[in-house]
Amino acid sequence: MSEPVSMHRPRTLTAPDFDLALSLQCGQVFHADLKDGIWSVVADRELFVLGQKADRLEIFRGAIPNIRRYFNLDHPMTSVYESFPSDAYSQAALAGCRGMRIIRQPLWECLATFITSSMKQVAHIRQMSLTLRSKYGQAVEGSSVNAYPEATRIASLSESDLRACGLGFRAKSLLGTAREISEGRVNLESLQILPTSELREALCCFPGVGRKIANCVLLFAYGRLEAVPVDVWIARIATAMRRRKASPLKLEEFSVRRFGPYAGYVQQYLFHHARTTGTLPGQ
DNA sequence: GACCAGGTGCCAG
DNA sequence: CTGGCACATGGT
Repeated sequence: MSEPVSMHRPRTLTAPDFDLALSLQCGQVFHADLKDGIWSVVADRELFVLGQKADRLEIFRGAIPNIRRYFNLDHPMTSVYESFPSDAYSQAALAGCRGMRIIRQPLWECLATFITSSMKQVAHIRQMSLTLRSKYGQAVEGSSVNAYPEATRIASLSESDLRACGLGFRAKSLLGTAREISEGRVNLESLQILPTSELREALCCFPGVGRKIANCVLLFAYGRLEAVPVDVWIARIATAMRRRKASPLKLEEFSVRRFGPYAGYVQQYLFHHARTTGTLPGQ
């Protein structure tokens, strides 16, 4: 056995307005692993092993350009924060979550993971992700967590194989989407050039992908920072802000108007703040 | 056991 | 357009 990678002297990177732990724990990715204060997270087939002390990011493993890209370290956080709404609740979310970044996830693993997310709690999504990875994903050197299984790998499985990973009724959707991609009917990379509304439409063509999950993929993988996924929490928050009920689409339109050019960022801060504090606007 | 979870698809009115 | 319902699973 060789010594743990964290024993080696890390490279360092200055990362202001960045909170590594918060970014990995706020419900964007579900497979990150914390051990002795050091985070491990796999993106595609690369392992990042990272620690943080104040503004200094310690890199034990992983290529720096890929880490910068994955954690979107170039996002203009000053402008993002200036764009936050001025109401007390949004400002409390900002104060409580400062440093949280929208991560740029690989397209397929983001799409697939969020297909499995519907009507599941964060802890369950993590379980399914880890099971799929360990059973069907490729090993990544030095990592206890495997890569997410390729679309072609998932497409080679049966629905009952996927149900055995705890997917329930989502198995059919994940399988159907994996097949469309492995057959080459859609190329996720080549959709990048589409404007957001057309990209959303294209994503909604996959089985199991509706507006909410499409918006998650737009925000967490395609970097469309204006996209607002309306889940049960955002619905509660937006409803409380508007003081009346409305359809998810209306609440999304309200959020995009109210939250501004970085609405997806605001949404993520509100989501995490509500979930961890259990409070809603006006309470 | 009831209740709920980062919803979607389909159906009726 | 809207509301209602089925769809699996696991944790409080």
